[in-house]
Amino acid sequence: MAYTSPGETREKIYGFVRDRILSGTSPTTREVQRAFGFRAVQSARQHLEKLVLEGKLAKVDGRSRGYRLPEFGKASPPQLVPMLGRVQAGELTEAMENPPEYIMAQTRFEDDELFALTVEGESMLHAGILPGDMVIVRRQPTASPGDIVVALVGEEATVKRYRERDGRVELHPENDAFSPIVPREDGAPFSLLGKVIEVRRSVD
Amino acid sequence: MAYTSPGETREKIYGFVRDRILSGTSPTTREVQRAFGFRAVQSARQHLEKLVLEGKLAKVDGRSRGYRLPEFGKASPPQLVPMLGRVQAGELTEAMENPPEYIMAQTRFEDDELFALTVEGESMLHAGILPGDMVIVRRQPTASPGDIVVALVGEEATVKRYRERDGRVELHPENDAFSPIVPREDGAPFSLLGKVIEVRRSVD
DNA sequence: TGACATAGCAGACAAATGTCTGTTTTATGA
DNA sequence: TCATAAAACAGACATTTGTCTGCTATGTCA
Repeated sequence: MAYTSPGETREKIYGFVRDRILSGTSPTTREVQRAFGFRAVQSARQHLEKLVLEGKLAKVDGRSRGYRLPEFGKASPPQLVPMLGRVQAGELTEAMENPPEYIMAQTRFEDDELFALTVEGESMLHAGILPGDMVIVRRQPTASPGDIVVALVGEEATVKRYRERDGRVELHPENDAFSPIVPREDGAPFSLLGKVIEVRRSVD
Repeated sequence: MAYTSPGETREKIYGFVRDRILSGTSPTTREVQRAFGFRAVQSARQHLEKLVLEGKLAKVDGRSRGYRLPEFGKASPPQLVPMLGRVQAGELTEAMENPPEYIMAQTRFEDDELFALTVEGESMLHAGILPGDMVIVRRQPTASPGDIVVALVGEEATVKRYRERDGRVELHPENDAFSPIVPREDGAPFSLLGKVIEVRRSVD
């Protein structure tokens, strides 16, 4: 390969490796060699190692395809969250076993604690949750006042804000056109499925 | 390793490989072997190859770490979107080159068309976009009426709904406490950065 | 021009990794 | 209980890949 001015080839190599990592597979030393037409492996390796020294790449020594993007050390790893269509009594666990689809998320919770579902109705409009929005939920049997939760009231899952009043649970909509639900009083079977930890909306 | 009923270990191996791929690196045959305590490489390899036959995994023959997730052929593959802090005039392209952080998304657009930023202010409250929300934006120089866009007005990036009136561009807030921006009239330098394609909110 | 740092080359070795053939053990169902 | 398929093991070989030592070529700058 022709000799280039200092740092020039290195920049290109960095771009190449970065793109390869982003598209799913870190390249091997020899893949870099071939991509740039080097006649010696060491030429590629030299650049790669210097990129590591510069902090622009990270590396797992000895392992194949060991070059990484250093930013990923800090960020939380991606998780697959099962997306459930409708949620009905008792179905939750089994529905999570064989979900039709997954979405990708990054949270600080365990994989198996999470599920996602689509919001129906406008009862949480003023909390910025619109019909069609997707909510990512962490399964938990209790909640703190102020949390937005998913609860099973009767046969249907519903998204509401969790409150307590005189020791009783209340599920508040955030839309004046709707009324709070007071489970015990209403006599409807009630169970808390979990707490909403993320809201997503596609607008394209 | 103890013998398990047919398909049982295979399921676990599938989960393991899937998680590894999603977190950035496809495992080697021997990494699977060690992870499951197999005393022979072939035990792991056997399962992996069958997963390929079943269509649950894809594979690049001969290459190291060659196992892939086939679903991503149909569904949109995960993308890394650079998250920009503040956006100012001219900085967009260079800011995308060296972003401090990435988030993962699945869209139908190209990687390099996308960026993400955090919303400040309450001007889009009634569109369900709250302060602190993250918006994923597709870079594009034009928009259609009704689109939610990110535009550079003066020195600051702002999220508004795009309208046209008498051939003039108008940027409408969705909050009665704010007034529309009419770029030409206001005399402020104006440029359209792109269109909001997704809104995300963390509430944990 | 000449010293120096960087770029690039040659060739090799060792470890990691993909792959293969054949055998043994266990679960499953007729 | 017996046949069959699946699971697991043993041991090996070939290729890929990471790594190393020593060398040559070129750009940069005083």
